Amino acid sequence: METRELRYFVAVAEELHFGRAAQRLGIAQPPLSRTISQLERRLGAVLLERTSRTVALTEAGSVLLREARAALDAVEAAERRTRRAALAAGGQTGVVLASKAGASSELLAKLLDTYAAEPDAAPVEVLLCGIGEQERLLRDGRADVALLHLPFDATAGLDTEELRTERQVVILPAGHPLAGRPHVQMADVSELPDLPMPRWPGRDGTYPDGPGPQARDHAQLYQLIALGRACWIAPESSRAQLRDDVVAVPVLDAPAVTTVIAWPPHSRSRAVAGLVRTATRL
Amino acid sequence: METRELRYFVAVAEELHFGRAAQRLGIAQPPLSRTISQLERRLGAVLLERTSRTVALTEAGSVLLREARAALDAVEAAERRTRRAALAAGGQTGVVLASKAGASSELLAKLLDTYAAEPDAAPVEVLLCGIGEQERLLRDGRADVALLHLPFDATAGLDTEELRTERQVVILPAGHPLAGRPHVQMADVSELPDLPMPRWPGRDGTYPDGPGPQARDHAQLYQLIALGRACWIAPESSRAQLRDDVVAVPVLDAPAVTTVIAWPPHSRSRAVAGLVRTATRL
DNA sequence: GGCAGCGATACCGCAGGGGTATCGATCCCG
DNA sequence: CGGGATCGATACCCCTGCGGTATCGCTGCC
Repeated sequence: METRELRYFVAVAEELHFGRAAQRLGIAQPPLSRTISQLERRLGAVLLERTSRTVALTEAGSVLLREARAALDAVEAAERRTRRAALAAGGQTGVVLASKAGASSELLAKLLDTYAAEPDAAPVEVLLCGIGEQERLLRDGRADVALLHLPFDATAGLDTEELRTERQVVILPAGHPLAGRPHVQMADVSELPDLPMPRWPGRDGTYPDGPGPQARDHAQLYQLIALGRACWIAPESSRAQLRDDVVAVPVLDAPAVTTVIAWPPHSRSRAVAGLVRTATRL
Repeated sequence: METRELRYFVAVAEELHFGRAAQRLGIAQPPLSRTISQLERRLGAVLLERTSRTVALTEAGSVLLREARAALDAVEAAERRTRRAALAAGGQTGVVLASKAGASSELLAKLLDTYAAEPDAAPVEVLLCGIGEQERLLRDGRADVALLHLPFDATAGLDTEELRTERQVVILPAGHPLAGRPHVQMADVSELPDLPMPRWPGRDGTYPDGPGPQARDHAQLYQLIALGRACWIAPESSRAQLRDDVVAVPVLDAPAVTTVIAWPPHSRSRAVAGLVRTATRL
């Protein structure tokens, strides 16, 4: 299979519409139809169930969609990492570290400071990203190493080292009745219909259904909380960045959050190894 | 980048010889030269340093070699898994389990028996393979799940669950002076110039240098030991399969061996999940 | 200095990828 | 119930680009 075929198939499988997929790929619709048919014939598998009005994935098609995305990520990573290795031209190459914007910021700061003080430290570029994006960035080569937070982020297929485990707090508007309590339980929080959790956009940029206001970043989130429109559960360390108009109260039975440093499994970079070593020794 | 280009590059990078690489690929040498040049131009990177007498990998080239192998494995896995999903045709698909030949055999037997007794058990095909092959089998889709042995096998990029940890024993000819001891230390074993460890062929089929006879499988290994030409360190459980003419003696300070069950990180198969669940409950 | 080995270049033929035009089926709407 | 709109498949054509052969240029070696 050629990556061209995989790209074409992924486009169709995502759009479920040959015309739109062709447009997205910048080609006409007939060659796309033909390529998919060839792919199906070569694999001996029907990938798409199509009538003249609708296109649907078969079982085999959804397997290929998942696998093709992984394979295309790997090819993209190969290209990106080779380009960067060439730029580095034998010398010390920089490292791209991905981290969720607004999370673990003092840990991140300490890590960067401590690592920079190492004798053979490489330059580190920090890539702040959205929730759940880190895995993708590592897999397609845009990042070399990332800070993840269990149990929220998936670490499947990555090598990791645990850095820190911390409790969680609920972040409430300053004047809220619960705000004065020394601690609360999950049940207390989930029984607050006036303070639902905000909804975050997924990878495709759309918001999930449900109650709760939409939020796109941490500034919006805290503003919503300060306005008494939402609450939020966050790791204890985020207390350091809180505004005066919101309050953090420990949630005793919320799952603990573990910050881990993760990197792609076949990474052979000395700089990544150094960064990981520094992080585990913090 | 197309997989054709990656395949061509890997061939040249492995052979370090355009003529042989072309032969291996079943094409003539000129198109191969051209394709590599195009790839280099497109990546903006010199991948191979070539004189008219010698070809060598550059820094960027060795990065691409590693990444390209991973990407090609992913593409191959996509193809294989799609084919198998199509054959399964919506029904329950079988599972391919890879295990080192001769290792953990009673554990494997118990796992297969117990899993087969589960209500929704899928057929399990056992793929016995050589040392260190399991990771490759999982990555390129020839196997769905594998039994690995730490610290010998690499689990990078795989999801794993620990099953069992056991001590190691040294396997000696029955009449050997150490054979009567209740236990030994590593130092005792390594000071036996008359009983070196056999050498195993690597992935490329060649034997590493060093003392010790060459062995290709367990039958040869045990025969060499029985003949008084070698000794071997193995997990305690391999005692169950020993011949009468060899003896196992615990090695107190040898590293413990952990048997783990491993599967590719994005595996969504119910059968693999069931097999893992069964294994952890044994 | 002649020769052998190897990668690069020049040139050619054709498979196949991409384009336009059009068909056939299906759904929608009046 | 018929006409139009929509969408994927098919027919056909063009031209890119892949693979082949022939040959060159360089290098190390006897």
